[in-house]
Amino acid sequence: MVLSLFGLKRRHLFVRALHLGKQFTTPNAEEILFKAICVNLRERKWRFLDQLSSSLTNSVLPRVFHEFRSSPHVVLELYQRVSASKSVLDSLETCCIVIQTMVNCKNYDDALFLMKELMIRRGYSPLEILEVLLDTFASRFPCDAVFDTLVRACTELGSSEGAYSVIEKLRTEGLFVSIHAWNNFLNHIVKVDDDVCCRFWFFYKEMVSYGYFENVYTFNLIIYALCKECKLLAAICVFYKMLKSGIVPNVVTFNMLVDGACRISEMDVALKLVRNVRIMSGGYVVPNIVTYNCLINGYCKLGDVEIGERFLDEMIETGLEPNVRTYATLVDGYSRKGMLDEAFRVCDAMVEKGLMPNSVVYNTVIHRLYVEGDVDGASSLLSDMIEKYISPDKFTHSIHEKGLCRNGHINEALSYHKCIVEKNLTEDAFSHNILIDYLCKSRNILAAQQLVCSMFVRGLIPDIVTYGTMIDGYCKEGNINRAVEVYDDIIKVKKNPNLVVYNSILDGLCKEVSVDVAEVLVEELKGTSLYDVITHNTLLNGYCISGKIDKALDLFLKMRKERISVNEVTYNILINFMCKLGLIQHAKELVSVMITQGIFPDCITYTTLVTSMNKESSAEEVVELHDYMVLRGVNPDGETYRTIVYPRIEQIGFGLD
DNA sequence: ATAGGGTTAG
Repeated sequence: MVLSLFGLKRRHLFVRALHLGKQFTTPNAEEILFKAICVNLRERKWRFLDQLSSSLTNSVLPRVFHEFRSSPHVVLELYQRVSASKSVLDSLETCCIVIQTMVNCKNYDDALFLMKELMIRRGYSPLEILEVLLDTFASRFPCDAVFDTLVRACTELGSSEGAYSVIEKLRTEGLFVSIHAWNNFLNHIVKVDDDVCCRFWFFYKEMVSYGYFENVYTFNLIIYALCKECKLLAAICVFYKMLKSGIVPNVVTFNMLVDGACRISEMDVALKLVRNVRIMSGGYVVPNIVTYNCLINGYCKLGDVEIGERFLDEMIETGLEPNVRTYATLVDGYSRKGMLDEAFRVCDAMVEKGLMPNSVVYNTVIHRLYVEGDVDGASSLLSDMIEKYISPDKFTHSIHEKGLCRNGHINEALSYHKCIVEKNLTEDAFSHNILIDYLCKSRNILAAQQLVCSMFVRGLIPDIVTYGTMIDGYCKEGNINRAVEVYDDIIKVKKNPNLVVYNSILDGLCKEVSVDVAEVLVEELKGTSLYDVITHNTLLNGYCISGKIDKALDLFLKMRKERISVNEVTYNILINFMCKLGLIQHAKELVSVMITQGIFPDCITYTTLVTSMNKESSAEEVVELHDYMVLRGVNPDGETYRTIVYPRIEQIGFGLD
């Protein structure tokens, strides 16, 4: 009797609440609504609740979620029913309860999604979210997974600062930060770091200083970072250290080492690793698709595509199914060598295996067609791609723009770019950089400058390449002052000037200021071990153009003696210099020298020699030189051949009849 | 988790 009375009363309240719904503004009315919902929820009367959902106010909902925060099923069911009509995101606390519940049920994907929504759409900072998570649950759910998830949400949104702020806050509050959270953070850092993983090592040391022990994932990250820095031996040492401390390496560990070896062209090491994976891991690890793809990529990048393809066969023999990446790598390998017929053959093989070429495959081939000057072929392949519903991506756009530029259609490239920008399809600075470069090269630095400004307007942040390209543009224009101003900008925005930037400035100094000043810069760079063959070539060229014969020869000998690599450009600079001095015989001798050193003359060598010889030699001598170069595998520069060599051939009478 | 395609220097 008492029970039924109670039920009656409750029902009465419920109906009232339903009628008055949202209009209730007095605390009392809200109280009734709240209680009505709670009662129905406890009895899992979802149908009543669905009717009520339109009456749920923003202040009631959080209270309900709070009330049921210990009943995951209720929270999730309520969330699903309610989120259709109301935004749970409106209340940070509600959202945190849902997130926590999802994490407890190991539903990390949805928890991640909600966290990201809170940050992107509601503008909450990671710390604000953390604060509420801690307030609501600290005592009830000692669950680190929710903090791990928050760190992950930050890194997936690209916010290193956010991720670190969470870790830092937890630590200063005396709360536990899991190794997973650290690994996730470090993983993000190592990927955004430059070639030298400064920040990664900094934070890794911090983690170790708190007494953490590395797990497999951490060790893999360390190996990855070392490989990225091209320190293969150090990476292998870490591998042994890992074994010593009883951590069992997995296939990812090996793949990182294999890839690291391939990227520095240490194919022997890579192969040894692959052949010994089983033994080195105590029979635990066997190569997988990724292993083979790394190996194939290594050979392809060295130009040994045929060897790469043999590994495709081996992989199939061992029962591993190649994937699109495998074929895409081979297509790229053949394309780079200019063997498009072979590239298409691989595409066919891929289709036969039931794999569809994706945008990467198309991009690769389109790029090559543009390089070969086949604008029509490239654009028809682009149409084919769109017809097959393979959407062009940011690579396609860049390749298309660059392809148009390099074939002399700068205006078309600019209007295509405009189109892409208007559709908001530009994600990074890449395509801008390409056009900026071409504008600079076509002496239109003002337009290049405007393009940089438009990036800021669009919210695109110029990267180091943008700055480097502008610096080079100003240097080539002879405006060293502006170049230095851009350099100062790089420092201001806390970016790292790289070697390319320094080499550009160096060239500018040689040409516009003095080679003596350039010399000082080179000394400074060598002091920080930041120099390469281009640095030396640029200085060598500087000596040559300012007529410092002694210094030029000195540097050349030093480069050979100190085993600083000497390449075909080095010889081209010297050959050009000899020609300018009228010492064509010396220049020709240099060609033999370079060949004996295993360095092959290119079309620049050809043009340099042919052009200067043309001035003072007979037609026979010019043609003889042409034959000499062609026999040594040089592809003559078409323009030079047409304007200089061919007329001479005709002159002698060997022309086509 | 690890593997494939586009930019800057002589």
